[in-house]
Amino acid sequence: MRRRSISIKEISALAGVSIATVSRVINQNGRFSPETEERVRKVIKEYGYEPDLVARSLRTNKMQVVGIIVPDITNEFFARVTQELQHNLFALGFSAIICNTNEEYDKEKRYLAMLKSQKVSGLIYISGEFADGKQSLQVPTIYIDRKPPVNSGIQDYVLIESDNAGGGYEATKALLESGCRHIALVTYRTDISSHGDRMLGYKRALQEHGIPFDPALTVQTDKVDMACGFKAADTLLREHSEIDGFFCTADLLAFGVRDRVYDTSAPTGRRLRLIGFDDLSFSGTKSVALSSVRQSVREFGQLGAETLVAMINGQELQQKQYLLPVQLIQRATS
Amino acid sequence: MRRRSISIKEISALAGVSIATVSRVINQNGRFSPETEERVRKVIKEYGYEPDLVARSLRTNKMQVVGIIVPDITNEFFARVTQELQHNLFALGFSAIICNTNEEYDKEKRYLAMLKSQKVSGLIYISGEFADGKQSLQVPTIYIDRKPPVNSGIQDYVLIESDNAGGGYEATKALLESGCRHIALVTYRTDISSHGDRMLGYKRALQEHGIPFDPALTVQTDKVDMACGFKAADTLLREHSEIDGFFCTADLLAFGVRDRVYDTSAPTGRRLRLIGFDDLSFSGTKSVALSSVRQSVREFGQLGAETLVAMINGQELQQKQYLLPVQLIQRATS
DNA sequence: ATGAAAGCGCTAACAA
DNA sequence: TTGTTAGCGCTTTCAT
Repeated sequence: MRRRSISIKEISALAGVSIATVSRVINQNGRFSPETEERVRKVIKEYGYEPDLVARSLRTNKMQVVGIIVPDITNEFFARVTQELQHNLFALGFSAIICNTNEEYDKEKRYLAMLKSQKVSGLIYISGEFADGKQSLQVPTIYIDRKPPVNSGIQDYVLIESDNAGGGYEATKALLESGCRHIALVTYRTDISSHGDRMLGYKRALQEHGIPFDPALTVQTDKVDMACGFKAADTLLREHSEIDGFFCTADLLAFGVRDRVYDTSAPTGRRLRLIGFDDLSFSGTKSVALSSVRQSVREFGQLGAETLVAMINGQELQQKQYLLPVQLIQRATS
Repeated sequence: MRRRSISIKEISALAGVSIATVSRVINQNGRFSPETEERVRKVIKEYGYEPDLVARSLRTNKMQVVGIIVPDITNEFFARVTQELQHNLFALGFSAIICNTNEEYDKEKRYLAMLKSQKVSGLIYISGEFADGKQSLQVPTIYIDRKPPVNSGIQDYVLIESDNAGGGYEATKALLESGCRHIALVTYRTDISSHGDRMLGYKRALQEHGIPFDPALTVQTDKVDMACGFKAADTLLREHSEIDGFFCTADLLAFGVRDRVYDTSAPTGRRLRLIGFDDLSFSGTKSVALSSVRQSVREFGQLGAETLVAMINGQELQQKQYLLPVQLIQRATS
C-alpha cells in the first residue's frame, strides 16, 4: 500500500505543539515564538511535509489554481502567451489549467463548469470569443489579447492587449511608403477586437495617404489558418489585378497568402508586398522572410500573471487596462 | 457577497432525504428506490447542483485531474498531442494541468511537487527528459513519444510511441531510391529514444542499400529548433560537398536545413533532397513543401487518455506498449 | 432502502 | 503566545 503522506497533525505531535500552531507557522500568520517556529520548521523539513492543497482549499474555498481559456493552443502565438503566463503564475505559487476551446461555445461552457467545481481562484481569457458574463465564475478574471465581446455586457474589465491599431497602421504605412497603392486586407473576424483594431489602423494609414478605403479589397476569414489565407488571396488576386500589397492581421493568414502569391508572382513577375502580424518563428526564416508586427509576448505573460494574482489577493489595481507597444519587423516581403 | 453554491446537505434537506442518500444517487452506488432517485434528481436539476470536486477529493484523496509534463508547448507537435490528450481526458471526466518544463530538470521537479500536493490522479510524460523514478509521484503514469531514460531505472512502463525506426527507414529509403548516395543526418540527441530510433532506421536503410554509415555526415543538435538545423546544415555543407540529401529527425530541424540549403542550391544549382519528421502544418505549404513523416497525433491523444484513465480506475491493461504506424508524405523536397 | 455519524487535512474563530 | 474546537462538502461504514 502506498504510504499516505504526513499530515499537519503528525507534525504537530512530533513538534510537541498544537496543529493550530503548525498552521500558523506554515501560513506565517498569528503569533508564535521564534523557538516554536524553529522547532516546527525542523520537523517539517525532516519529514518532508508538504501541505495538502486540496484540504486547504476545502477550507478556504479556493484552489491555488487558475484557469486559462485559449482558443487554439496549436497556434504558436497563443502557445507562447500561455507558456509565459504559466511560467509566471507558477513563480507566484499558482498552477494553471489550460483549456483549449477550439472556439466552440459549448466546450467553453463545459470548461467553465469544470473550473468552477475545481474551485479555481482566477480566470484568464486569451482571445476569448464568448466569455459569457452570466456563465462566468465569480472569480477575478482578466482578458488578454482581445476585449470581451460587447454583447456579453461585461463592464469594467481588466484587459491586456497590444496596440493593435498602431500595429495595423505601421504595417500599412510601410507598405504605402514602399510604393503600394492597392493594398488588400486579409483579416479574421473584425468583431474580434484585436483584428478589428488592426483593420482600423489599416484604414487610418490609407486615409492619411489620401487613398480611399476599398471594401472590395478586404476579405474576412472565418478561421486563423493558412488555408483561409490562401483562399482569401486567391479570390482577391483573381478579381483585382491592381493589388500590389497585402496586410494580414495574422501571420498564419499571411503564410497562406504568401503561398498563393508565390504561385503567381514567379510567372507574371508581379511584385507583391506582404506584411503579417504576430511574428511567429517561421516568419524569421530565410525562406519565408515575412515582414510582421511583433507583439510583446513576454509582457503579456508577466503582466497578466502579476495582475491576476494581485486581484486574487484583493489588492487594488493601479491600472486596469494595458496597451502594449508593438514593433514592425521588416523582412523580404515588404 | 458571492452566494456560496448549493451543497449536498441543502439538496438532501430539499429532497427530504439524508445526505448519504443523495451521495448514493450521485455516485450510483449503494441502493435506493427509483422514487427516491427521481426526487433527488429533480432537486439537483432544479437547483443546478454541481458536486464540489475539491471536497470529494479530500475524501477520496484524489483529484479528477492529471498532470501532463511537456518539454515545449510552442513546438506544434507537442501542442497537438497535448490538445488531443486534453480533449479526450476531458471527455472522460478529467482535467489536465499542463506543465511546460522547457527541458529543465529543476522545473520538472518543482512541477512534480506541485502536482503531488495538488493530488493529481495520474501523470503523462510527453517526451520527458528526466522522469526521475524516485521523484515521481506514486500515481499511474504513462509515457508518450519517447521511452523513459534508462538511467531512471523505470521498469515495466506504459509507453505509446510512433514507429520511429520505421519512419526513419522509410524516409531514408525514399531518398536513396530517388538517387541520393550521400545522405546527411541531422538529429536531436540520440539518447532520446524517438530520435535515436529514427537514426536506427536511417542506418538500416543505408545498410540495405549497401552504403556504409559515415559518422561524419551526422550532426546532433542540442535543441529542436530551426536555428540548430540551420547551423548543422551549414557545417555539413561546408565540409562535405558530396552531400546530396538530408534526413532530419524533426521538421523544425528540417526547416532550418532548408533555409540553409535554399541559400546554396540557387547559385550552385546543386539539387539537395530533404525529408523531415512530424509533418507540421508548415510542411504542407507550397512555399515549404517539405517531405515528412507523419505521426498519428490523434491516436496518441486517444490511446493515451484511455489508457491512463483505465489505469486510474484500476483496470487491467490489455497492452502496455504501443507502436503506432507512421506515414511518409512526399512533397517537393524529395 | 435509508439514515446517522465519523472523519479526510486544514484554517480560523475563540479561549486561555 | 498557544491550544481547543468547529466546521469546509463529501464519502463511507455501520446501524436500522
